[in-house]
Amino acid sequence: MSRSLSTQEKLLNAARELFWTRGYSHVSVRDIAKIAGVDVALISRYFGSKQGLFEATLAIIPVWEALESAPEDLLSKAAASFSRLFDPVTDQANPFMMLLVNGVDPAMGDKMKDLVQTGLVKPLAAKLGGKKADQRAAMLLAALFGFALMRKNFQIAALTDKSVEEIEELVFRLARTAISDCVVEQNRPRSAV
Amino acid sequence: MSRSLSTQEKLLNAARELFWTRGYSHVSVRDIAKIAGVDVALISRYFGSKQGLFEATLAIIPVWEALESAPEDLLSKAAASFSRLFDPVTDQANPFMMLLVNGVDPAMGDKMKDLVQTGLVKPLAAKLGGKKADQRAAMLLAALFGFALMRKNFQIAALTDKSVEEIEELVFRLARTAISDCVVEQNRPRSAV
DNA sequence: ATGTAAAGTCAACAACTGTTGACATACTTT
DNA sequence: AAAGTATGTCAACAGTTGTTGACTTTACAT
Repeated sequence: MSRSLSTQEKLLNAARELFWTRGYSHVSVRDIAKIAGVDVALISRYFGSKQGLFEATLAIIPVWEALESAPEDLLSKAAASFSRLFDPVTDQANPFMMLLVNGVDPAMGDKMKDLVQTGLVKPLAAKLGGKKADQRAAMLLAALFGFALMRKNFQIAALTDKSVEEIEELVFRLARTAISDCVVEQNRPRSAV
Repeated sequence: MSRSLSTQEKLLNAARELFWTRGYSHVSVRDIAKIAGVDVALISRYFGSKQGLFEATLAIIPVWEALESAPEDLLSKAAASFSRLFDPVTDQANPFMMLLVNGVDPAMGDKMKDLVQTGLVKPLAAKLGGKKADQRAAMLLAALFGFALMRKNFQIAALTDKSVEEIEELVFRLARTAISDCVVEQNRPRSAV
């Protein structure tokens, strides 16, 4: 048997669940306290402020497994995780969801930007290597985030009624283009389809 | 000389500017009234409620020019508009920005989903035609929105320090893949790069 | 000019926000 | 056992939110 959770742990769990799925501004400290089954005042006591509690949840962001895989498996892993993490109906608190729902919040200032830049773009670019690594990494993340937005948030039927395998394949293909086909030569003639 | 704007017009303009760039929940009725140079109470009088004012701004969404172009120009137009609409520093109130900043707001309910589905995915799929048109349209929009998110919101340097032409080309290539390379065949061997 | 309706002003409301301090309880250390 | 510290409880605070009603001012029709 594991010992019962401490108040700090209860608050951190509840905060992560709510902050990472609804977004910072759309969650009140009383919401968190209610979920945690704890008095509101204890948030200020243990974490200083609502902002402090939020930042405490950021301190325990797990590393993205795709970033630790071999370079040749990177795309597969990325596609796999995004197909599963952004289930259309389930509310899963994960780092990408957190970035998505807090990315537009003015209260976050540059926090989310920094997280994406130093936690995703930079290590991804390092893993990719080659020319314009930063740019290719950014485009890869754009593809992934865009997909997540359309599937999870806008719940577009064409993306929600597919099997996990199909979704995985779709994301994989888009992502592959994002990191390979992005070197720009000017004035190339274009074919639309 | 054009006559001075009516109070309703002032409110609508201010509301669109704020709602479409900051997001519904992050704008107060007093913010809007201040920008419009008008008393707060007039919002309730003329539009019923804050929600009513927001929905009034939605009633005047302009059609996306790319949707009215010839099918072979669709990608160019889409890439061009997204490269210019999502300037990293300028705050431009446009329908896509509106969808981006309000998409994660719980107060919006299914409103944004419906707008994306009926205003973008459906007409885009009709214009694209062919197999799995809905799915390809959705993936195209995913690519575009994802790019917008990375460039405008997260302000990733690799995407903000490029010229408009370069950005346009990047978006074009990603978008082209989204609508062409998305037909899934199972069990295809994968190469990462 | 007078009466009527529209337009605008102002103060207040109830609900909710994050935060604080006073108090009570429980646990640990001497 | 006593003292001290950590932990939890409760009520209240000041600020902001959307909204309302009473009031004054302006514009227009008769």
